[in-house]
Amino acid sequence: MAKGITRERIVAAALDLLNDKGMDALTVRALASRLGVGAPALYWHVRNKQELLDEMSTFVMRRVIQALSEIDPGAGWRDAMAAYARVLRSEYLKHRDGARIFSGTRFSDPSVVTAKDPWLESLTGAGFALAEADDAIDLVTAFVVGFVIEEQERNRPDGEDPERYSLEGRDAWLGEGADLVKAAGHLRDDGDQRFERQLGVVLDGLAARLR
Amino acid sequence: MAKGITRERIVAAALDLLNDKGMDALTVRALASRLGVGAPALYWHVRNKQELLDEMSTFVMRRVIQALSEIDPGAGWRDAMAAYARVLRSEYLKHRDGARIFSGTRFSDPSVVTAKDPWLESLTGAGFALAEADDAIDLVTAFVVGFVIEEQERNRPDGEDPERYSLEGRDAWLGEGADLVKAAGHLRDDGDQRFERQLGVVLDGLAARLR
DNA sequence: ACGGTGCCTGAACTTTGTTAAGGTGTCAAC
DNA sequence: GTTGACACCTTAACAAAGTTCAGGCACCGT
Repeated sequence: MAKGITRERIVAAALDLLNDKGMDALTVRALASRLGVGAPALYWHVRNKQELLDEMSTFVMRRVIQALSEIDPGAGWRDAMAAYARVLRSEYLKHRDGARIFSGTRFSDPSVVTAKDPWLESLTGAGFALAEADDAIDLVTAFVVGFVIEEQERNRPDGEDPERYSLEGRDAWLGEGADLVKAAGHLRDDGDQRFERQLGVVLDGLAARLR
Repeated sequence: MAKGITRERIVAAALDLLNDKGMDALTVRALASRLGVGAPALYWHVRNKQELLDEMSTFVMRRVIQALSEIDPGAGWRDAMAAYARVLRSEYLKHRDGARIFSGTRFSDPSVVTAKDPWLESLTGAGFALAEADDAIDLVTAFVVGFVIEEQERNRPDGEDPERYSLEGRDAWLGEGADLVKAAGHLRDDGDQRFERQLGVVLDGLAARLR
């Protein structure tokens, strides 16, 4: 492992480690060893572990807003919001437990917040009041966060009861009754499709605010 | 502290401790001391800390479904879903970081899942297809989870930069430009009102699926 | 009186985040 | 060319966390 530790390399390695082994294995020692240094070496570049986690969050969010700035052009507000939702989901999905870990964290970088500005402009330009536009962004964000948290929880590799997530096993586990729950479980399709459908519902609700 | 530890008393004390001191202070030793016993005593009633956390989750979710069963009667689907959303949010809000901690967790109790059944029945009765009804419940759940995660994050008492959440401090922190972001920040009102408004948008989106 | 079982204590082990103190290199100044 | 000074890393160590192990006290039926 090439020496020469830097703040960015630490963050990148931390995200790698998170994906490989999960949140519990993201320990200071393991991270340092992956970088070829001793554990205390990290404390030269980072105040403490919390600051590391914050830095990881802002790194992920920076990638989100960069991906957004590449799509932004004044497409209709609906396409723009859909693109925002898809980007946010896909960035969360890139890291294990990404939504739970990276959502709702405090950012150390104001640019992550000011990036909302062009979106507010686009929405108000489309006819939304400023407060409505603010609500719209928050609502779509909340939906994505909640959706992906559920999604990533279901796909966790360590589950002790994998058969509870197979259809037959689940039906048995549920016991008697609850026929509609079971039937709905059998109808359940791909995560991408469910996301698109539910996103469509949200956007329809927003569209209803325009008249 | 009266002796006589039981699984339920442990869970209740753990939830109390979580509210008092936060997640980081929810340590096995502190919990045991609050119950008037030594730390290893807990391991007689609970396999490990993870099982404790799971038990806390199912306890909270059981309270949710009990609160729901008291409201359930066949009011219109829209009122029913709104009531569901409000109950879920209020139960999450009862515990510090409740949404992040208790959302998307695996349940050890099938009744938490089968409780969806009457809701699916109500929705399909109102004209939704079964898959749409399933989507509707998931969507509302995802929205509440995402909303409350943001809400509780903002209200955290330990923030190092409290001025960033006061209006003037925030404006300064944001720097130049981003006028719409700042203006929207000044318009921002009470959490309850924002919740009701955004919930209304979601329900409007669902209503659009009926025609 | 006596063994057994349920519930708890005391001491100890391991792993975690974190700090203290001290090395090694490089580079500028005298 | 020696001397600092600074940047960056090491080794040793500590405190607190989860967890385990062996034993002890009390009650219960025989």
